[in-house]
Amino acid sequence: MTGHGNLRNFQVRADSFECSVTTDIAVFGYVDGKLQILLTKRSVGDFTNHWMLPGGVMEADETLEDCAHKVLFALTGFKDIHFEQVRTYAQINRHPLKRVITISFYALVKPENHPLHLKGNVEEISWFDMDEIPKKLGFDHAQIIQDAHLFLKTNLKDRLIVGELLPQKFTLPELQNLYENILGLKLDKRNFRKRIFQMDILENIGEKKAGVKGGPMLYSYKH
Amino acid sequence: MTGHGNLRNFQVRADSFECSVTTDIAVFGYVDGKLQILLTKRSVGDFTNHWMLPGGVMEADETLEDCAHKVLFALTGFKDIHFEQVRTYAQINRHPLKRVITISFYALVKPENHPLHLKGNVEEISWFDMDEIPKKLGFDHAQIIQDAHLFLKTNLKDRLIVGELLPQKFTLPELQNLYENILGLKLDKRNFRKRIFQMDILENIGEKKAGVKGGPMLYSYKH
DNA sequence: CCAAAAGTGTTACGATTACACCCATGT
DNA sequence: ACATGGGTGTAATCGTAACACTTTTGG
Repeated sequence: MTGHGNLRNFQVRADSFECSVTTDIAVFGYVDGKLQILLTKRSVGDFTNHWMLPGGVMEADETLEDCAHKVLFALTGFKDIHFEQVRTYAQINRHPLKRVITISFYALVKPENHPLHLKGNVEEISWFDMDEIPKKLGFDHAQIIQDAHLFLKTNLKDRLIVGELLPQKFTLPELQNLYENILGLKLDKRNFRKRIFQMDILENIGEKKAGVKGGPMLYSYKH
Repeated sequence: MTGHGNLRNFQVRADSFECSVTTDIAVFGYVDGKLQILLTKRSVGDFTNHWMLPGGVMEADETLEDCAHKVLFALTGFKDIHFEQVRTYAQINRHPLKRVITISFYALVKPENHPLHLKGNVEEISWFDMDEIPKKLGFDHAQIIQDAHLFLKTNLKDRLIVGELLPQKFTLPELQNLYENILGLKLDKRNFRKRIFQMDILENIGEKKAGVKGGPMLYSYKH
């Protein structure tokens, strides 16, 4: 039991099997009262005719989070985005070129903070309403999006992770509409406000938003 | 923007960086009314003087789940265990030999179904009470255990994922004790029974367990 | 027969839901 | 002025938590 002859012992060795690692990022946005997801088409590589999530390979000196930041910046110019790890995908033939495992992340951004322009090998980039996602995506990205959206909905129940989806000053109807979009259902106005106020995370700015009937109050996050 | 000169485009290429992938499995057991975790010491490799989770490298033709099954069987003899993916760890220097990323899983087993014997390069193997885990574990396994335990507790709230931690026929006090151990708190007897009966997953065997005061009824899972 | 554990219902409380009217603003 | 959307409170319901005594069995 000790030593040689025992080549297959599952320990990591210098010559252990290796494969490439990528991160894919499901960036959710919120525009015109609709939850959206950011997709790209690439000019090179696999699935060139398919919309897909931004993603790319991890290098030797990067953590997964580093990689996600790097990739997202390179493909979209987005910076300083908060990510959360969702799940790891490792089906054997999920990538046509070679064995690749992918760790998915999700992020929430406000699209108007991040104008889209073509960078790197991105040929097209666009926001898609969640109910208008193209049928055929590259790789297993349809699955990854579905998992990330479920993760997002689950997390929204107790925490408030609205990232930067709203302007610094926003109204309660705007916030409620965002919740309704992420969760995919209608909420009662009064009950929603009760829940939010209980959390004690909003600050009443003391101003009213102009240009909107009813004169809604503006709020911001505390501190 | 098209073509060469653009070597760093984050697409997967034949020569993309690669690293080894391992799975680590947090196997929880339940014995003598205590929640436990299975740890091993290895005779070869890194951290040979440290207790650690069973784990090992993924090969080219294996999914993560395949790998977890293979590794657990090789190191412990456990077969046909149900796993759930928990999280992926990819800190750069988490493995002393080389860059390794690890996907963790958890499983629940009944230790008496799985007698421990030394297999593979396992030098020692033992169950540890959750509050008696050695301080210094190999790699980042303390973190992995903590995350897996939290995951387990969270999942227990709505679902019933007791795996095979109890005998086929068990009493409600036994089930309650298991819950209390996983969650780390005391539960009210009557409220617990209400919740369990509402789930409608237990079948009253119609026998009483002998050798126990009070003559508790035996139950099994439906179908 | 005594000690120890099993079994069993009801009440109180808090959280969630349902629901309707008046007020402020833009046009 | 009027149409549109914003703002507000209360009652009913449901789920959860608190609680004590009787029954069964082993020793």
